[in-house]
Amino acid sequence: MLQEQKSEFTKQTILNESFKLFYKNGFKTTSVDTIMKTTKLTKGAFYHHYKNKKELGLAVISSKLQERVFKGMIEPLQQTGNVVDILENTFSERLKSFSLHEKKHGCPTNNFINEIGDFETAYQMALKQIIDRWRDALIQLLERGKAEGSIKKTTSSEAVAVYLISAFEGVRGIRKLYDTDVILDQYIAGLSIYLEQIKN
Amino acid sequence: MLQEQKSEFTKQTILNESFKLFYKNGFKTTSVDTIMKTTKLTKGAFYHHYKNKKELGLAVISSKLQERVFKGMIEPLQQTGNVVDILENTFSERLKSFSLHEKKHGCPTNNFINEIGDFETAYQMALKQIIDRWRDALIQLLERGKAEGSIKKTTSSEAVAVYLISAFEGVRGIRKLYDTDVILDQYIAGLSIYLEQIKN
DNA sequence: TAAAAAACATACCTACTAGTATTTTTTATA
DNA sequence: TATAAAAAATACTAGTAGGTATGTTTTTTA
Repeated sequence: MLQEQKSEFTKQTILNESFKLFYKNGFKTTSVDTIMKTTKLTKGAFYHHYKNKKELGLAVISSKLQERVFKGMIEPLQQTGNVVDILENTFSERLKSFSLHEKKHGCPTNNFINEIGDFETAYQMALKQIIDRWRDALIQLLERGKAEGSIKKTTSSEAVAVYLISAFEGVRGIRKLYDTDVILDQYIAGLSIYLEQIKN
Repeated sequence: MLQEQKSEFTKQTILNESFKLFYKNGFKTTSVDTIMKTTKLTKGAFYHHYKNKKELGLAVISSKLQERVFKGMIEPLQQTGNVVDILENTFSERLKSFSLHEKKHGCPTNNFINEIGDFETAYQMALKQIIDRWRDALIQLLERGKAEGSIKKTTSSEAVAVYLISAFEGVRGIRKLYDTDVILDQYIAGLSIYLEQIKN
């Protein structure tokens, strides 16, 4: 294989395995040794491609997490159609689509936020960018709804966006404590009540 | 000092210092050594009073965290008065009352949930109890509101309770990423919109 | 095809981890 | 006040952490 391709492949392998392990066991509590054991490479390879564990953490946030939130929660907002339907579908369908693994371990982005969002500025900023983009996409959609007349003009798009994101991330944490989906169903019912209020 | 009092005092000291350190730096990443350094006692004292770190973790959850949620979020629900006002006050006043430290580090219970809620059954059950009690208290209040006519009889109390808790815990995590309270203000505005919908 | 450079492997270092074994000190009781 | 028991201190273990120094292999390029 070409050197450049090989190098890129290794870097991506480390990134992908890191993401999985961080998701399953936490960032701080996953060691570089553990990561490299799963990639079947050695520490030498790791420190050749990444300066240190912090750099890897930032890479996971700004590529893997960013992409996950974008594909799962932002892109679906950009469809055409009734704004309230899009909101209801995006939030509830996403929840329903999760695997057992994803239900058990919560939202990887939210896990990072809660684990290291108060730890170092670099992590904080990288994570903030994800939430800001998500919030902005929601605001944009809500504004479209207002313009089209499907959303009450008096509602604050910022407030609704923040409340929607908060509740979604919150329930993904709380679901960790339960073995059933009852809590998710109640969340979805609670979401409907909310959307009813902003509907025109 | 009496032996019994002294023993109890030491045990409580370890518990209190642990709570503070777990809150600030996380459970898994706070070592027994670090805890005992702040108490100015030694490892011998720790392992005399606690079987292991897991037992300490469970003690922190079922006493310190339980108590915190009870005093801050459950007790205020049990006042007399208009149900919607009580809900709005409890959630928004609590947020406004937080110190900078509490804003920076989020909700200690939610931090535990996200860090070890998917880790071991023992932790899971202890944390679940806190959330269940909180949810039950909210449901009870909402049912009172229905009986009194201040809350729409058609709304699902379970759904509203879960959504309110989720959003509150969610925003406490997200606030970690910001240096200002804007996100909290938007949450409060978002909460108002929600309560408007369940009002009769 | 030889030398340079990139990719990766091996061995190691220091600091820290939960937990244990043993000893000393303090308090209670007969 | 001697003895037992509880509380706490000291010293240690085996394992893990992030990171480095250096060696070997593979690929590129002149």
